[in-house]
Amino acid sequence: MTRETTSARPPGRPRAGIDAVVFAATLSTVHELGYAGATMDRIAAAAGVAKTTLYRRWPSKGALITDCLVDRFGPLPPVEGGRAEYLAAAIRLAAAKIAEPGMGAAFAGVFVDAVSDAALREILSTRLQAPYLRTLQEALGEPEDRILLFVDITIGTLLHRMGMTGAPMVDADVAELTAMILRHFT
Amino acid sequence: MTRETTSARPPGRPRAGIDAVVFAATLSTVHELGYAGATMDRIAAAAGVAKTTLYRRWPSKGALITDCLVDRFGPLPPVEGGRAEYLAAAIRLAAAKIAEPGMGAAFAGVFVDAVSDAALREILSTRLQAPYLRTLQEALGEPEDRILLFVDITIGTLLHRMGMTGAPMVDADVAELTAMILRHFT
DNA sequence: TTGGTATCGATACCGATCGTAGCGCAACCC
DNA sequence: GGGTTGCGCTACGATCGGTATCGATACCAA
Repeated sequence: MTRETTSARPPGRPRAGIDAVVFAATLSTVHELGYAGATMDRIAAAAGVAKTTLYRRWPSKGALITDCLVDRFGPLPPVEGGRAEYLAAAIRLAAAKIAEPGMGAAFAGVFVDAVSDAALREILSTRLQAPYLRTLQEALGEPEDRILLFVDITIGTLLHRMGMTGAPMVDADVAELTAMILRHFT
Repeated sequence: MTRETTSARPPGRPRAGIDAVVFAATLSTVHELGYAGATMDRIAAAAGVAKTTLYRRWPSKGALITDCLVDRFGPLPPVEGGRAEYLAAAIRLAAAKIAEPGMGAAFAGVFVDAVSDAALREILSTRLQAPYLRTLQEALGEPEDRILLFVDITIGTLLHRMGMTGAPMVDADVAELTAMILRHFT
């Protein structure tokens, strides 16, 4: 992430490797002040970076948050065991990531902004949703609409709990949610 | 709604009965321009009302949207048949209401605003969530945490679909969601 | 009719926020 | 050194939520 590829280095001053510190500052700011309270000025200050630098790399606040989510979610782990184990692992991973400080609020916020912002919806779709949908579809071998329903139920439930209570879902409820989904999708 | 109670009318010029037209203007504006695009100025213009009149009646944009949702959702229908029928009816009602123009975007928007706004969270909780939770708990006779999980799954899934695709969930998927929930909660 | 009260519409305004423009400087390559 | 590009900084435009103010209006009571 912080190193350029092996191809010829482009001319001019190279970009500083600030992605990691910016992502960390973004999540901690969202965690402390909520999605709306995490302004670009505050995120820049927390990262020790000029606001113009942020806008030089990300076209909008939503795009920054989305990249932050992509970086933090990381790739889905490889398939191990059967379909049931894979589904359970995916739900557990989603619950754990959304429970991390700032992740739930950031996810929900960018998600709602996308409802009324076509450009952001495009970014969110191509950078976050599409890769996971493709991976899930290949791993499970199910038609796309079934995968979409699975994602709606899993992510939707976890985010709704996060928004309602302000706290992530407890393990017992995650287990119950997992049991219900497994019984339906296997 | 437009008539005062039988008690003595308070002094001064009586309020005009504008709730219905304001609610309709709010939903149609949200439907056309999204939650963020539905500014108070535009809502007021669409309703043919001054912006100051809106703020004289609702303390904030979130409060207006919340009252709009409460008005549109209406009360849960009375219990008929067994628990399974009641659950299915509740899911069907939620899906139908969220599918109405502007309702999904309005719901999701106020929901996320509430995450970082304690005053709005209080309004949302007392005016929208609490009444439905109480009704469901009385009708189903289940502990509160189980009701909360049911609401998370139902509303969360429906809103997530709305946010992802911009369109409400199709009937086939609502039926599948209902089947899954019924198998787990009965 | 007169006075009191509260609402309405209109306008202007404040503060916060997203996002942009321009500038001087720094870092890299040739 | 020259060329190119990123960085920090300041300032700015535009928009929006929310407030203040003012004259006009609708109702009640005396």
